[in-house]
Amino acid sequence: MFKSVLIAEDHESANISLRKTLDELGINNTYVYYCDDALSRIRRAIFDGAPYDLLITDLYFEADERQQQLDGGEALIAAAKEVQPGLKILVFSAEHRPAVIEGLFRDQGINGYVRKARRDAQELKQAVQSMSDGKLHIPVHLRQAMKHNNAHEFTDFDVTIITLLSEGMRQKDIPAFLQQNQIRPSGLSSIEKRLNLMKDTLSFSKNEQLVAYCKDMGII
Amino acid sequence: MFKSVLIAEDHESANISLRKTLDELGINNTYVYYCDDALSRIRRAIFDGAPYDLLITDLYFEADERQQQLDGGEALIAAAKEVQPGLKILVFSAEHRPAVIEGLFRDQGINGYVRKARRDAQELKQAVQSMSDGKLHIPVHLRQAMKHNNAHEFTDFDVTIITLLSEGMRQKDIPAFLQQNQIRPSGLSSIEKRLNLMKDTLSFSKNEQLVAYCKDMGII
DNA sequence: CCGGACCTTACGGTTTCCCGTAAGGAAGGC
DNA sequence: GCCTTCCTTACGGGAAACCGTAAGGTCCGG
Repeated sequence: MFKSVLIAEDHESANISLRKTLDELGINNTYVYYCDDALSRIRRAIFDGAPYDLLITDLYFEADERQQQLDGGEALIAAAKEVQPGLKILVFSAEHRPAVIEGLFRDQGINGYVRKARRDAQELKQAVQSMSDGKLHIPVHLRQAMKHNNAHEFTDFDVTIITLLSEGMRQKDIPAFLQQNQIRPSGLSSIEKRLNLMKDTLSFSKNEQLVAYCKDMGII
Repeated sequence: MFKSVLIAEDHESANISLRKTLDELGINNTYVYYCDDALSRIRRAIFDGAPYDLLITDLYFEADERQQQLDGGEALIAAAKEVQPGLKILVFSAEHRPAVIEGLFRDQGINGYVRKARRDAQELKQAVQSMSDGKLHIPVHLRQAMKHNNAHEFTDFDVTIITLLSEGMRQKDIPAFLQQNQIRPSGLSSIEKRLNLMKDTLSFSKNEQLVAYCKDMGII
């Protein structure tokens, strides 16, 4: 079982629960409310010759008056992996979009994910348990979602276009913008084609629908 | 101070923190994970002659295999007010859109709101304290948002139009729809005029911006 | 009853968007 | 090298949205 765990979570109430859960498992834990503090603690622990075994972190940290270098969970994970490549990572967040969670496992190499949901405290215990045995903890709903996933996979390009539209840029002005920012493709037809593809797969007929959908899904 | 409090919160971890917070205040508390259970408890407590003083509830409850009558916090609040009009209500949720929170105070008559955020546990204690003195607990960020509110006042008509657009209806098809539903005015020009007014006051140029804005504000 | 203020609606010209077709270009197999 | 395939881009006709103007209605006060 893990010897010492670091908790990075800005919501006080969630932080409290994490501590309580770890206490009940008899695991030594430290907690912080800011990403930057988490990284300092990790550095310090290595320096002291007693590095952490596991980092439990949220994904989204709210900005406040304290200026931060790391702007969220992903940045923290990347930085932590840099100073301590072997550190195991468990993400605890309300994020539910399969694409985002998959990306964490694939690109960031996290070892587990627990979604803030109905039985999250119980699931946390299981996750910590199995992760201490070297396993990955992948949420069940993700395995299911990966199967019957008939929704559109939004690429960065898609998100860019829809964001621009939602900010008031005219479709015909987008090519110029894309060229200036070295984004390819940049042709007006490509934009139209992409918008059509998105509307087609989601059976929408207007851009307004796309914007509404993306807002609802947290894509933009 | 409150004698007995009911907690309705589906996320186990949040539920645990709420209990802990109330315990620290020395307040008797009961907890449930489902809206329907909350309503039964309230009914039962009245029947037993020991009604609750306060209901702390989340807004959004996730559906699972258990079929529920009440589909979320707002439904629970409405039902609870019906069986026990004097029951005080504190909403504890991650919802941050001013329009939604204002609506809860205005239409549902809730007595307090605490947002799941950085110092939420501390704020909960303050909220429970001041609500037991009969005060309302309105989050600070909401007061600010309500003040420098130079934005457009959305009428029902505005909301209807934008909703239709966000559902994919063509502008030119809206007049027919409005006539069928006896909504006046219904002329295409009136719709254009109204859209222009909204875009003008918000300095927007495209409908997509309006849709995005209304989604962010919780207007649609 | 009349006239004015205001709102609603109708109409036409211009711009933008939509959509199908076809030409141009890059990557990969034979 | 050449061909196929796939992606990107350009173009043009038609539909929708945009915008200004003017006509028609309604509600009031005089």
